[in-house]
Amino acid sequence: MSDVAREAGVSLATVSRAINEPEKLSAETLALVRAAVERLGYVPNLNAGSLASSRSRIVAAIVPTVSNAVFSETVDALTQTLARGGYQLLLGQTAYRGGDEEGLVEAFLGRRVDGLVLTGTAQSPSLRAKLKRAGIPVVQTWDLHDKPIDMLVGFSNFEVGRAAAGHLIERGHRRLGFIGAQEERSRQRLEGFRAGAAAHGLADVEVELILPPAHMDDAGPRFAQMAARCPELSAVFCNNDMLAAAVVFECHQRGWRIPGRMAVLGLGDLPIARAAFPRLSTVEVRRGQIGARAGQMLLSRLGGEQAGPDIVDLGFEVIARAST
Amino acid sequence: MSDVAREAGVSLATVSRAINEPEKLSAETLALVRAAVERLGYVPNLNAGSLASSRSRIVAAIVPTVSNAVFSETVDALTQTLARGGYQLLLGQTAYRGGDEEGLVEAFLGRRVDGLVLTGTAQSPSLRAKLKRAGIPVVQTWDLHDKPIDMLVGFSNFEVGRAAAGHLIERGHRRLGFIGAQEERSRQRLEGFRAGAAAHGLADVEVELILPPAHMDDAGPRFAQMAARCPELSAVFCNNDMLAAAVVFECHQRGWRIPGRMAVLGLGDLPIARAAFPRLSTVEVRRGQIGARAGQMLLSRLGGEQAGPDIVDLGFEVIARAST
DNA sequence: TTGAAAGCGCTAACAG
DNA sequence: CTGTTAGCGCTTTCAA
Repeated sequence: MSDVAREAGVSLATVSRAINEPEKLSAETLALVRAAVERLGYVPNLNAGSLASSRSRIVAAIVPTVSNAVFSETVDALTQTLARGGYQLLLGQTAYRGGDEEGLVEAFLGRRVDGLVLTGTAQSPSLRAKLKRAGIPVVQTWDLHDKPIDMLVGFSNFEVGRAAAGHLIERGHRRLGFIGAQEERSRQRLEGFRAGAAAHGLADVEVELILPPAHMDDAGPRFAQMAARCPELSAVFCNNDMLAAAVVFECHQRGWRIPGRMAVLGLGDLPIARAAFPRLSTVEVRRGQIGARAGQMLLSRLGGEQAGPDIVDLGFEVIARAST
Repeated sequence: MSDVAREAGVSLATVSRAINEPEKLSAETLALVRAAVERLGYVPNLNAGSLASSRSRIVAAIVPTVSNAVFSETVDALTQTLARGGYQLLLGQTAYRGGDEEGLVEAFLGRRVDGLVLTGTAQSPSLRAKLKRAGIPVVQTWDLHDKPIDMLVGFSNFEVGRAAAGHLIERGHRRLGFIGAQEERSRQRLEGFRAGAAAHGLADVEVELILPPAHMDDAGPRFAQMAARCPELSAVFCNNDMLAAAVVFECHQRGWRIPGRMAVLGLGDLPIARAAFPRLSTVEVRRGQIGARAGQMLLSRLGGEQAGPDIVDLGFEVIARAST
């Protein structure tokens, strides 16, 4: 930077201003500095800037895995929203190992990230405390909680489960199945699903919980087990559209009519839901919006605007298409 | 840090060593410092460390989008590999706008990232030059090139296309279709696909190119158009398994037998290929390995090991299952 | 094995 | 509108 200053015949501060607050310089000086920057191929060291200003313009996000279509879109939207605000995204993955989260947070805090996006609300008390102490904006996502660490954007997984059960029961089904992952949010949807079934006096639901990461090719065999165990089963709620599509394929293979012999309800409204045949009924959960909204909340907080609402319930919607 | 030093009754340098090179301290001093760190809840500022040492322990990756299952797994593997080596991943997305890449690179270079992973090999000469000047390890991925900027891990998209055509022709198909995205790598596969068809004296292939991001629900309608245009069409090569699955669904809807009436070949060997019915034949391209390998190459270069091979051709394999 | 001192490259008051 | 002057919190010779 001092090279540029010398080349342009101005002070260090002026060069800094030319880069960060160009409106505060006269047109001539600005041009002078810009020319020098160009000539020297100068690339400002943002690291040094961060240190001096204690703003890193980096936000970190932690998700189970970006390989799951459901989270990848959240990360996609988040990255884009942040990029528009001049922020960059540091990515952390827990691979569904809850214990890994704390280590990642620590590392990110060490980097002095300006904000943090977490998946879920199951953080340990010690982690919660650490985060509060850090004093940076934090957004928890993909779930609800009455006492968020700081901000929250999500929806009620329990209610999703209940609504799913309601939708299936409304259509006359009495024996319901649930295929999900052994993971916090899936478990809450299961609770809601069970509650919904119980409220209508149905027998307990059939359950298959897949060890995460729940790959699509696990779902068919699990569904087969479930169907063998319970011949009266006439409807399944799958915890994402990928798993649901796998069940649809399994039904095709068996020659089972959908929804005649088996109704299939998905989650997420992924593109596959509109591409499948029959078109998948699904619970839409606005996974992209979660990322976009989290990004906006962070940006406005970092931009010093007065806080909007700290808890955003994005809700969800049961979309009835052809598979139920 | 000076608080810790005071608390432990040692110098700044000693605290620094306790954190970065504990083996160079006596057991007692080390214990002393660690206790102080614990008591004060001290979190070292890695940013300051980066500035002083000019090593950031951050690697950046640029992909079109992480929403595409094909890249998400590369990013997943890369993140994990880097994490094991103590590095973190800064994520950039171009949304398939080639022009965005240069801006992202600039921003990342400004952060003084220790390494960079790029998707594809279509970087402009000016960007190539900039990257070489930066003097950091760079890995280009998902394609081949005889003069990589620095390192490369990929496979030949042209050959993938040719092999796909060969596979289909071998099975007796004479009128072939290609469904892909309007994007560099897809286009190369198309060239290979055409070359393969031409080599066997076939008529030119039917082509549908979808504007990226190519969502799964675009594929069905495109396939329908293609089939209407060319009734003799008996096989399609889809540029990823998601699109292929959409075509499979479309065939189910029409009551077309697969592969009797229409053969469908995918790309990627995503979980959906094993979950679909019929099981999808596909071109496996080791998308996870691309990330893992890129990460390893970076780590070993950053660890000062002498360079292994700088160009890694991971190859590919046509996996014949039931859909062709 | 430990400490002192000099930066790393930038930002941010404060003056002028 | 521009320049001066201190640091930001660490790492890293070099000495002791």
